[in-house]
Amino acid sequence: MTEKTKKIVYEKQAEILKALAHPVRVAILYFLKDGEQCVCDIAKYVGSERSNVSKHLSVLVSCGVLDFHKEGLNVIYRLKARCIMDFFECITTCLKQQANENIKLLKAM
Amino acid sequence: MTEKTKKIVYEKQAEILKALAHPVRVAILYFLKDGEQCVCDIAKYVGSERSNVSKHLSVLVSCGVLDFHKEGLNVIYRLKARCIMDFFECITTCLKQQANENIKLLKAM
DNA sequence: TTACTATGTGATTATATATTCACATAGTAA
DNA sequence: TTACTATGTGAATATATAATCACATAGTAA
Repeated sequence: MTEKTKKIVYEKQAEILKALAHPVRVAILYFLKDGEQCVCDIAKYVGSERSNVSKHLSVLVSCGVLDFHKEGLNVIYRLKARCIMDFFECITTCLKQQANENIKLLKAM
Repeated sequence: MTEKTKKIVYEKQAEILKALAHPVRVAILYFLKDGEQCVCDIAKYVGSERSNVSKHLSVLVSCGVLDFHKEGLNVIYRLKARCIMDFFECITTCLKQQANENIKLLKAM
């Protein structure tokens, strides 16, 4: 890979990460992991304003991790890139490791 | 998990994602994947100002994915949470899938 | 000591992101 | 048609993040 190609790859990856990097969007992904849902139920689940949730959803759609279809009045969103959920497991592992280190530190005090 | 706990977990996860979500920081992680490095070499690799790189490094340290030690004048940074690199593989998969879809679309036009 | 090097940091500015509200649209149902 | 519901969007604002520069610190070496 040339330097230029590498740079583009890093940018693309950062873009996807940025699209995931918001508590509301993380919540949306966890909610959709168990099946598709309409905006109104998503908004209830994440406990945020509906129009705000709409915007978060469009961020996730445009980075390609969600897609949607319409059913009457409702718009149904679905997790498209299921592999995304693998990284949440990975982050959870990291968080647990960090927590364990903190416990060790506390005990050593 | 209570609603409140869930909310905290989503926030923690978003925090780590946010810490990773910058092209310079992605580049740093890829560079450190093959071994620890001093700030000056990291700055050369990512092609960004040294003081700026310092700040990006501190973001990665405070979210727990890097650590560092001093050797004389140099400060050596090291990838601590190796599992982080797994998600880059995962994102790469997503990006490839997206690229393939685009190719299909183009062919179908 | 002085001069040099690698690094970190604070202040400023620039840029990007998130939130809210009011409104537009589009399907439904009477 | 009218009224209703679910959703998206633009403008305004608030907030967070990044980049740059000048300077501080701390180790090294003469």
